[in-house]
Amino acid sequence: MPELPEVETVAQGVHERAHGQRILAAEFSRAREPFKTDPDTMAAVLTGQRIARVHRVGKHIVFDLETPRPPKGKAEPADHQWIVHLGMTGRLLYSAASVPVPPHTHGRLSLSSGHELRFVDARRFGRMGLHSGARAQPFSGPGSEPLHISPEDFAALFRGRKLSIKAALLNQKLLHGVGNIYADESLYWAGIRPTRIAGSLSRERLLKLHAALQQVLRKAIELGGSSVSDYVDADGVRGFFQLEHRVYDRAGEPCRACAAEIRKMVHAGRGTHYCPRCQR
DNA sequence: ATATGGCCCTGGTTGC
DNA sequence: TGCAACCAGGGCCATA
Repeated sequence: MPELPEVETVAQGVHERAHGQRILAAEFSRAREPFKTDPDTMAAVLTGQRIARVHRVGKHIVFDLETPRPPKGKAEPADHQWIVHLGMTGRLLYSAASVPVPPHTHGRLSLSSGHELRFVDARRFGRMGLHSGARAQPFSGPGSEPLHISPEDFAALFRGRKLSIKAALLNQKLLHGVGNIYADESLYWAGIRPTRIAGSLSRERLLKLHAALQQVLRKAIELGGSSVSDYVDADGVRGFFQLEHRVYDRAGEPCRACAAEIRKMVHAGRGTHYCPRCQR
């Protein structure tokens, strides 16, 4: 499932390949509603735009667009950004037009290089849409960036909260980009039981969690993300961070630090993995 | 306002 | 072996 490191990897890959290119045509399937914006409107707005930059905000992939000006072809920043959320199984693939279109392809952008950018999503949890008014107010996502937030601001997010620390980490309005894998992994490194009430954690423990989370996310980005089920980057390549997991998807296996059996339970509506000895 | 739980969706896995 | 039930979970929505 794409979380911050996976989305970062995809965004970087798409940026390297697609930035500077013009969108010659856009086509979206009309089936159901994987859209925040009407598909016809979205296709009409995207067609003719230049992709200035592709980057990540939380779990969203953000395309900064430019409108080419007729006279000398000079571009100016467009008032729209194109936002893609991969959901659970979404893929954004940069493919030669000759490569067969995979099943469950809901969107296709034809680029000036002759390649296509394809949005493929079997489970349909992904979303696409336009963010308008971007010149005045660029898309900023629902919460704070885990990699940019200061330790003190991070600790302050949880003060007085009565929900569990795991549920708080998953809440995108507090911190965006953290999903189930990196919530479990960062809590392991910080030695915190996922069920602990967020507001009951000391400042010191929260500072430790801040450091653990940033370390885990950075390492995961370095390794191209975690491929647990079917995540792949823009070239269809899997990541390697799943090999570094300490608790996620390791129920019944020994803790790498203390050899206790890793446990799994359902908490905050998600499979939750922890070491009963290392995490208190 | 804050917190919780159900639902969407379908491929892969499990179990009879 | 074959098939059905079950499981995965991000974000949104209704509810308490």
